[in-house]
Amino acid sequence: MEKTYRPAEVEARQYARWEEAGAFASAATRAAGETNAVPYTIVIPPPNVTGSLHIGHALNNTLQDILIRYRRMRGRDALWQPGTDHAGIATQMVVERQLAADGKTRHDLGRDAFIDRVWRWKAESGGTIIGQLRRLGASCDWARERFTMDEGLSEAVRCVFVTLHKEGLVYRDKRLVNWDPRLHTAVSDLEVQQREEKGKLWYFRYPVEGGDGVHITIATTRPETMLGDTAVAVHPDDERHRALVGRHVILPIVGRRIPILADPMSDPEKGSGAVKITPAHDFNDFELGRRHDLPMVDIFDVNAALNDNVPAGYRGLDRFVAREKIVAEMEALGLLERIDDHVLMLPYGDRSGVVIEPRLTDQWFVDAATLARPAIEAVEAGRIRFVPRHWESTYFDWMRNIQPWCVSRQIWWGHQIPAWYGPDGTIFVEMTEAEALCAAAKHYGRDTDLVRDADVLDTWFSSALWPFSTLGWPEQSPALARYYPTDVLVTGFDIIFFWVARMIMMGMHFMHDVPFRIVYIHALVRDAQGQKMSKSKGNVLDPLVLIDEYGADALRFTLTAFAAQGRDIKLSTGRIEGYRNFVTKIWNASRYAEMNGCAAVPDFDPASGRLTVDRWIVGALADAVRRTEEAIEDYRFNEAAQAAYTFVWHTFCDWYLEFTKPILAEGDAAAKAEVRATTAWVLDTILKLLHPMMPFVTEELWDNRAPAGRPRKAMLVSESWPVLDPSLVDPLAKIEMDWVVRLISGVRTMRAEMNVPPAAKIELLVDGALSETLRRLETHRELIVRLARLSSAAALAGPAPAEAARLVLDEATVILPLGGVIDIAQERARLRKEIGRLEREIDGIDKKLGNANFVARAPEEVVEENRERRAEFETTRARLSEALVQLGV
RNA sequence: GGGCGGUUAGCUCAGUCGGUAGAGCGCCUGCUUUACACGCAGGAUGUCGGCGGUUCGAGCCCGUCACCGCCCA
Repeated sequence: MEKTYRPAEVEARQYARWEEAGAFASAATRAAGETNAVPYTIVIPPPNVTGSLHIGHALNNTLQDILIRYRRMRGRDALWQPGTDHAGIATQMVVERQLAADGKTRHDLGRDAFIDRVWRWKAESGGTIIGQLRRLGASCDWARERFTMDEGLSEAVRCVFVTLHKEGLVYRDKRLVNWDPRLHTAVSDLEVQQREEKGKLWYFRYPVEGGDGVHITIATTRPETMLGDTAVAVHPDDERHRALVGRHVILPIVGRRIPILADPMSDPEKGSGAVKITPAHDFNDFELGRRHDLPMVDIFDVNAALNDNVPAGYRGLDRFVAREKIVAEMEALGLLERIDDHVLMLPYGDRSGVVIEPRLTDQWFVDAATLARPAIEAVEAGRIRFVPRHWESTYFDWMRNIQPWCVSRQIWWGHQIPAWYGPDGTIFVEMTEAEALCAAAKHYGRDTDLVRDADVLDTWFSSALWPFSTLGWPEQSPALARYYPTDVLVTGFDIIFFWVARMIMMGMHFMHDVPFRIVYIHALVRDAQGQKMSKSKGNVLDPLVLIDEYGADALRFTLTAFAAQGRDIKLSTGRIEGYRNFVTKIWNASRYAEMNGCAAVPDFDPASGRLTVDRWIVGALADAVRRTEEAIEDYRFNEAAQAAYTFVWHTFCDWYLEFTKPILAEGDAAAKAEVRATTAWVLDTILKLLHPMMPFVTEELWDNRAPAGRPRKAMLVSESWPVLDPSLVDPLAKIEMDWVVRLISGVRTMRAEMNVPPAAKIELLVDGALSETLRRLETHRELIVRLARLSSAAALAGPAPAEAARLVLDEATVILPLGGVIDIAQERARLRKEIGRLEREIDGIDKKLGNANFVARAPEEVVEENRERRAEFETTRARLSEALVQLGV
């Protein structure tokens, strides 16, 4: 074996072996397809087909892979359903950018040719991320990979749309939507980012009709929208403006006569207390406009430039140019009162980066409120549980205040809406054009030409169906029956609204059951300073670069070790380096085993060990396995990582391998054989234990460690999880080996404090020991001598040497005769310090025990525990005082 | 303004049922110890954010304040 593990070559090789062997295949994929195994299913949150793996994906998919590999090893029929979504706007933009390089737009190509072009792009460069997931080690059932634009999934989309329409839950309406003036499409309010910016507040005077120079002053952050004003509103309780309510103003520049009305929406504290109302271009104004039945004057075109509903001089101007012109003209008219600096929130399009314009358009909407009801109920009833629990309140909050979901997008790439329009505007929503024509013929009484709606559906509309559409729905496939509902969904909190909520709505409506039982919400990965990673900040850690540098296992284990519930992960290369070292440690432990002939023994029975040290390590491993599996099952990934890490490094490597070196060097044949077999078995079990978290190095070692000429029966990925009987934990072996550890550590500490040279072998004497202690000393003498670097270790016979260092271990006193080596004054100081510490402990306990209330009210075992601790401290203190006397106070 | 999360060693964070405060990294000291210097051994470091309450007993429960972060208006 190489001295250090080199991940790059191993990872590629082992991943290829897994795929060739079909190790990730669920029963649905395997030819036989029949199994008694209980399914365990996770659908991947489908990444964008345009995407590439970022560190958040790395975390998300590492956790899913741990769950899947663990359950697969536990004998479940594990299905990790992979795929990508078509990311309508993002993908269209990618291809449009390519066209732009040739000086073309999609309109030059036409719709069909453009769509062809997108498919071509997808075939060539789409799905990069799928390859990157493989680099991470993701054990998805790749044969089942799906894409939201696949034929089957597209049929699911059509079916859902048509069904919801027939049920009245999808409808067409003219409402205010977030309009992206660059992309020329509606976008979801979830795709709009509110950003705080410094702006201005302009105070305009609007002349009151017939008021002989009376004005009302309004304040606005968007002067250009005044061209669409249809009212001025003041608060009903505002004394300043009460007299004007019911009168009208003549809108400057435009000349329109608009009312002054009272509405509580107007905040008397803000600006002048009077606010202009533009119902066609502001969400609040829209609502107010509805309440007061105001006209809605739409003043923008698709580019958010002014249209023909404004005075001639303004037509065609961009909104921001128009703003300057309005302000200048108002000033010239003497109607600009003042300008204040003002901080405001501006809506930006996620994709386009331009300011979103609320705009009145005809769109398709889903009645989300109705669909939300059963979805809320499912979580209330506990049929879906969020982990950590507190995310349920975020979910409820949003679901209980849910708005109609605008699902139409004015782009080309996506699922074209299955709606056709007759010449009189009658809408026919059907699965196919043929069915629509048929319906039209029935409606009109004759064959009639129809025009299909040009819009496509929001990508999240198809993603919402993912947990069942990927399993074959609307067909009632065996896979659907077998794997739905899925077991757990693993995702970030930022996607609760986009995706989780909508999957639950659609799942409840169309499958009449929850899409998954658990929603595990994981942390956000931040940089070492806790800043969100972003390209513009330049603090992005690229997981592929990290994998190249440290190996996939090191990255995975780091993310796992930091994946504590409810806390973000601050990631730095230093931390990954630390866990890379852990990978190397395991590698070297394997090398050691190889060098010492520790080969797996067929049918090894871990309960058969005769040596205490073997019984001890077997029990400690059983305990570590239990803790790891409990942590994984509870989604406490950091604890799973820590339980495995501590056992492997600090129990197995630090102690067991050291304990057994003397046995391997000079033990009898039977002892050697037992230690070799036990070491091999523990190591193999460690590989299984770590496999879900670090699949590559464990598989490589599993392969490497196969005895010559006897290849493994199965790859590690397909091995069973170690099920260790709790009876393997031998409490007496644990007590005994813990004593040995304490003895050796105590001597080492003493040596370090007394500056005993590392090479110097010293004598060890034990005084006042019970026979059991002497037996332990006898049993483990060789390893104690070796690990504590002693010349001998024996019971004290005769008088104790005067010049010696002493330490108390339970009932016994350990004497290290260091005459000529130790500094007596230093030893005295050390003893005094230790005695002082003990006295403080004793004082503390005395205070408790002296409290009648404590003795009377605390549970008996707690009181007893304190008495025992006091007695122990007292014994130790007495012995150390004695030691002090021996040194001559 | 509303809601959520956080505040524990120099840093990053665990801390289960209220009963002896922990880990990793970093730091200091020593070590070519036949698996591993990506290592080994040892060590130092705490007003558990402040105040108040409940309790025999509070890092943990309750109240309150401060500060930091996030989400929604």
